[in-house]
Amino acid sequence: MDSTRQKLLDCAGQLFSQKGFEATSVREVCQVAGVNIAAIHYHFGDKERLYVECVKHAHCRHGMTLFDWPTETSPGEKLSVVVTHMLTTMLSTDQPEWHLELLVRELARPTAACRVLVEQFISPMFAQLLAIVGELMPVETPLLLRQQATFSVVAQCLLYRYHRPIGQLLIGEQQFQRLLDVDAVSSQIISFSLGGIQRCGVESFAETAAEATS
Amino acid sequence: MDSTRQKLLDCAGQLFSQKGFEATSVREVCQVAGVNIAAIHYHFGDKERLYVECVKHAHCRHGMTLFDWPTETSPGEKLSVVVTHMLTTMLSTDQPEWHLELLVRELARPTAACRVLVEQFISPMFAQLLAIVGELMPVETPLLLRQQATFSVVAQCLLYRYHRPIGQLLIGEQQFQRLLDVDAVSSQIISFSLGGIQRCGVESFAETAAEATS
DNA sequence: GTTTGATTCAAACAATCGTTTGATTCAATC
DNA sequence: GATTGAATCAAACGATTGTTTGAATCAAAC
Repeated sequence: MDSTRQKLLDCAGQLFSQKGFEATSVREVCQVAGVNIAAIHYHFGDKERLYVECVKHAHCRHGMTLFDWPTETSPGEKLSVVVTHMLTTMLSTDQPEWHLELLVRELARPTAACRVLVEQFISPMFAQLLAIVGELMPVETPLLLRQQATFSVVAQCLLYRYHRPIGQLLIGEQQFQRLLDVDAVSSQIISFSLGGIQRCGVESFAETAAEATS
Repeated sequence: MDSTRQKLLDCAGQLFSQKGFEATSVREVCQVAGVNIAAIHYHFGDKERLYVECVKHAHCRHGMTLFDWPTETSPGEKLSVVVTHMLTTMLSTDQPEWHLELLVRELARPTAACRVLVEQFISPMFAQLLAIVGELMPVETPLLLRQQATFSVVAQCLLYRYHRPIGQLLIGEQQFQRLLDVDAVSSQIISFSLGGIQRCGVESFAETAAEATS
């Protein structure tokens, strides 16, 4: 039974997500986990490799869902489902919350664990969303514009996870609490994104048309 | 001449912005600044108060511009100017870059210095943008919807500062480099935002109209 | 029962951390 | 020139850091 290793991953992940890598001491981790200090060296080698394993362990639980759409699903519906799903994840207060919190921390200040995280966690989600956004724009829209529009959609979802404390200070705790309702905020983001994507697509089309006739 | 204090603020701010509070040692700060270790205790008391002073010192240089619009300036023009100004700040690679980087770090993981930072740095900018967004929506649009739309605009600007390394890994360094052009990315964000704001306003209007007639 | 290899343990490792001390330097004031 | 107080200095403070050691413990295989 490898319960020592598991206990270390759980406790270390939680502490890393709360205090960050530097501010977390291996002694505290082992004390909370109820294991000997040397267990980290034995099971993981050193503190940094323990951290990387925590990130991997956390991202496994939060693998982005890749949807399998029924035929005839409109791009608008797809966007709606994906955005709602992202926001549900972002605003989730379920336990254990530290999984996502650790990923967010890692993505904000990337360390060695970032590359594998992007490849396995972010990239599939981005590709899925890029395809949907592409369906909502004219077919000849340049790749760069589709990527930009996709970033604009993702950015809105990330804001409520990254800048929660700022938002509270900005518009008041009571008002901000109303923004943490998934349905309300997702419907707003979907409307905003649909309008934005459409506008960008139209202007892109106008530009290419103007270039063609000039 | 209080140059020791100034050298400490500059060097400490730069190191704090690069490595964070925990990972920066006072010995390294003093070595880079070329001053004695005890100077920190003498001039600031301890490491934490040095950090807070660095944040204050950084935010003074980056006070958000509050524009004084000529009469007859259209809301669209205002939005365009403000977004471009925000992106110019966010994407700036000028020296000393550490001022903004330190603020960004503080806003991502708020410490004691956060509250004053929001009040003096973020709040005026948000209020300015909220007013402009309000002009672009029907007058009876609820405050919450206007705040949400404002968040959506800000979110797009913040993405390119916060998630630069992620973006590079996502779409490739070469492609991402094209996204760091202020003109290109700001025109896209402006289009996206105008489309999004309009759509949100229309739907809000439709809802209130439906409620009124039901 | 002995052996083997994996695991856990208390203890100490050397290094670095933030902080403090007390003497020293220096320019300004009387 | 003596005095004063601010500023700087080398040196050491105690505490904590991540890491390592070598013996002790344990269950399974022979």
